Amino acid sequence: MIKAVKGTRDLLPPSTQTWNRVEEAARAVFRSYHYHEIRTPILEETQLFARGVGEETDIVTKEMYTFEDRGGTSLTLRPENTASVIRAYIEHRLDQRPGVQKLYYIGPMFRRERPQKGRYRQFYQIGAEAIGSESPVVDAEVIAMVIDLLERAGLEGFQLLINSVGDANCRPQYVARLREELKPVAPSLCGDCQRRADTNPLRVLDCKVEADQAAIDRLPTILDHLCDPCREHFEAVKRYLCGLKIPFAVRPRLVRGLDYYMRTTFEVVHGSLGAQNSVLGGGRYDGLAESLGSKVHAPGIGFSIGEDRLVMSVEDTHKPEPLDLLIAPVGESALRTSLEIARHLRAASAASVELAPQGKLKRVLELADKLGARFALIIGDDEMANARYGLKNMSTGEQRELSLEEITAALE
RNA sequence: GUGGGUGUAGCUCAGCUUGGUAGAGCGCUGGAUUGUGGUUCCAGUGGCCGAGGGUUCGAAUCCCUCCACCCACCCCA
Repeated sequence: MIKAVKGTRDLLPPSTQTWNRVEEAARAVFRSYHYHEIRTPILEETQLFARGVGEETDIVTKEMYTFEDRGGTSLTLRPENTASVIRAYIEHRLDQRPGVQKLYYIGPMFRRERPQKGRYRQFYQIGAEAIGSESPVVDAEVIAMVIDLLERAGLEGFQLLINSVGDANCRPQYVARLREELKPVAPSLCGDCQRRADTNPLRVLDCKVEADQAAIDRLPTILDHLCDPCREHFEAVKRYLCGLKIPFAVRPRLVRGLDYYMRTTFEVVHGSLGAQNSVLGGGRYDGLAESLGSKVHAPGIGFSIGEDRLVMSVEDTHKPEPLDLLIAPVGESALRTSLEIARHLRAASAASVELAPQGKLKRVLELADKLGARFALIIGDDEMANARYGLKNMSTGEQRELSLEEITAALE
């Protein structure tokens, strides 16, 4: 038997209703902030991610679906969408358009990781980018938007974490300092941390091993080493968020796994998601365009929501979408009329109408019950002769002989 | 890439310790006489017991190997 490939899955009804509800909520919020949709290809040249996301990141070194095209170019299934959006921004000279470019996207991403709860090889992201401004006001507004989105989607009990990771000016100095401070304590830390202390000191801050926490708490934090412009930027973002009454927690140890982030970074976490408790991540990436070869400066900030995780945590008990009307033709001769009436009613009302193509009346009414239909419409020889059809209310059992006009009215 | 757990009917699972070639509930199909559902009753459908090998007269059950899925590490959304 052929099955869905590892880490991918079929989204079936009624769960797809939740997905659609979440996406509709997202589009409504994006619309209210005047963001517009962008759709970029799922396939890009490998170079785009290597340079955009970072040559040394885990995503690029071991998680990408990369293959050689028949023409010989190396292509990659997108592991994230920000690099593509910036590529499109540069390629189509969106910097020439008026104002800050506000773009959103919804779609699948691909990373070849070991699947687990809330983590899939094909997963969906809902994200947005505001490109063309360095102002901290934009940071605050992007964060406000994502909070509105989560609430509109029905998520409760989440927590917003923010931090600043500095810029090309102050971060390297901080990392050097961190490396120094780690040297004496590293041997007493866990195995992972000993390795990270050398390869990627920032990640030590992310360590969850209980025994290491005391030592890690004594390490210098990035926030104490921000350069003046970065510190002012961060202070402004926090001020704006307070003004908006958006609760947040500063997490000086919050570091992101993609190289392009600078200054503001943020994350939203939610319990009951298992180990993958991060619903969304985002941040500012003022140097990304240049590292992709752009001559124009294109500072920006964005986020991406893990849609699979969001859906998982707002998913209520799936009830199938109820059916408004099931038509039950009695006898062969009623089939044609039923087909015509079904189409007429769909056009004349907003109701969902289904036609039972076969079965005894008893079975069809049983089906109506199982489908949760509000009404059943019985069409047989007598009904056709009188042009009045039996509309049965499935919850009360009451049945009346009505004309098509009366039926249409009853369905509203 | 590393660890742990689980694989028996469409779904949720029992049976495995103490080997005797398969069970429940739900679902699905049909019946309780003609064109009227929900409840009830009856019947039916349905499984190469994840795959392969070994031990044995005999394996879902014991042993070995492999595979798949889930969870966790790592990393991230």
